[in-house]
Amino acid sequence: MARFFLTTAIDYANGDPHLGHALEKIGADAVARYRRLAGDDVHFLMGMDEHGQKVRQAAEERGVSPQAFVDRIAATFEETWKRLGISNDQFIRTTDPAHKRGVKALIERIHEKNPDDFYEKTYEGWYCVGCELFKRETEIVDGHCELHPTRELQWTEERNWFFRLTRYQSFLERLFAERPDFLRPEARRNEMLALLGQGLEDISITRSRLTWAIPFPLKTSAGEEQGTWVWFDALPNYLTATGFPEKGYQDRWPAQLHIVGKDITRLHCIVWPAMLQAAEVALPQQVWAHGFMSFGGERFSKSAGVAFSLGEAIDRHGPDALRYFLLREIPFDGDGDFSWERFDERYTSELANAWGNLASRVIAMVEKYRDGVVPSGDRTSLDKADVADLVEYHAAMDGSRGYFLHEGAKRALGSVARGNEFVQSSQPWALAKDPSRSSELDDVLASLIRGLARQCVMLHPFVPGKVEEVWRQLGGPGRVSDQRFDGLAGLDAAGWTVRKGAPLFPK
RNA sequence: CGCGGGGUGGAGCAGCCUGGUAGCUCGUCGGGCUCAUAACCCGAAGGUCGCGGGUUCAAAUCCCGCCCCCGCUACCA
Repeated sequence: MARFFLTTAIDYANGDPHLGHALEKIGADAVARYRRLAGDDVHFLMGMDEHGQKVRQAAEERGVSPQAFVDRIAATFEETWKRLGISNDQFIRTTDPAHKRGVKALIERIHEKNPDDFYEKTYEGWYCVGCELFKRETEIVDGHCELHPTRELQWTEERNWFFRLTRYQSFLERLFAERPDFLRPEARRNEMLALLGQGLEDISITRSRLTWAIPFPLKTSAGEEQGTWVWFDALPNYLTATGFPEKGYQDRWPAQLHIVGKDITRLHCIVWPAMLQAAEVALPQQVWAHGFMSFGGERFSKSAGVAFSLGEAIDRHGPDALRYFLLREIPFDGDGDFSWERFDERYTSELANAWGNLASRVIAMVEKYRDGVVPSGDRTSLDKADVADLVEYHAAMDGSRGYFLHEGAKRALGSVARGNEFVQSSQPWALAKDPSRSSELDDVLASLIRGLARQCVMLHPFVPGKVEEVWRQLGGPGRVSDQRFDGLAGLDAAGWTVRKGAPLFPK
């Protein structure tokens, strides 16, 4: 049984979850569920990034402590993921004591193995008291912070710890050359190669004013204890989640797959590998960078994101419908657009009319013509075509070429369309009127039920709740989540007792 | 400036790497079926594949140039 340790980016705890967060988690969940059906020993990690000045500020504005603030946010996120059927095995928070210990240990280990990798340097720049942050040139308008135009920027110097990222330039170049699939898709990899080509710079990894943070284990030469830069705190969550540095962490580490947004690939593919290498800890196997979702062509994150809540999207047709739509509509290797019209369209035509109705009509016929008991019947052209199509389904889902989840969903729906065509061409209602063609009818009905059962398994990563409903109506043994792809080609439904329920996808 | 993605019938996309009948979904129009959530099945209309040039027997597909749209540009999470 292959171990498969899968992670998503941990979300920053300064606001409620939105559709953009959901896209990544749902995608990762589909991968996790797929791997479980493939028989892998999956461990699926998600979590929250809870330190940083913005969190402290947000807490202050609400008059609560930072910890109370992130506790509330984390609870909201966890509830949301539960509601969406996300099957993570672990939920890490960077304020967990074990995580803090792990980060400290990792930094100390880097210091011990490569003492030269940390050094002090004076950082200087325009500091905005309003934001309590150094501002870059692009954030400065007419000599003032774009967010606080009434405040004067202050030219400020501070001594910080730096990480000698430049020392890992050639290491990273080798990494990308020797492991072409370390970062995928290809387009994202090319971006990193271009970035490496420009040459790296060392990065400052502590802040003197950062109070809501993990204290950096090394004091400055002036004796000051500074806060650890948020990413140097956040990235190690994948490692600390395994129990690092305690014995046994290697049972789980290294991760097989980090799923992240395309905006943070450089952190995961440049900074993170350099940190691990500096600490002489194994590197993750692969990073997958998914794209972004826009809303009606607009950028999603802030302005449009607040236009409606994630809850609203879930309420519209239920959690499974939202999962299905996002996975089917937005290519997991690129960008896509969300719109209510498309959502409704796919819900109605693909889930309700195509799949829900296929289940409904097939189950009704078994009840009507065979008293609800699935007959045993020979394999038909339907079984053969489905099994052939499974190869394509796996190719899209198993990551061998990438995680093209939208393609996988498409294949599953292909099987559904084939089922509807098969009903039409074989005309069971005509067969039922002719007693001499009884065994032909058996073949058709048995084949259609097998098709529905296969669809349940193929669609499990997308609509995990609904497939169980269909499975129950089919009278299948156990649960869909207990099935394995291995058994799919030889699946036999003879003897199952079907029972029609309420419409699966009401309109 | 640089980097990345994109411009294909009314809408949204695939095809382009590995040149050779332009495919899919929705919508429109016509037909069929009656098992089913008025769902399902079949057929038809509809495209100078952003613009110009080149290579080739042949280009949406390769090469060059141009126009337009979107995103990124790093220690802001």
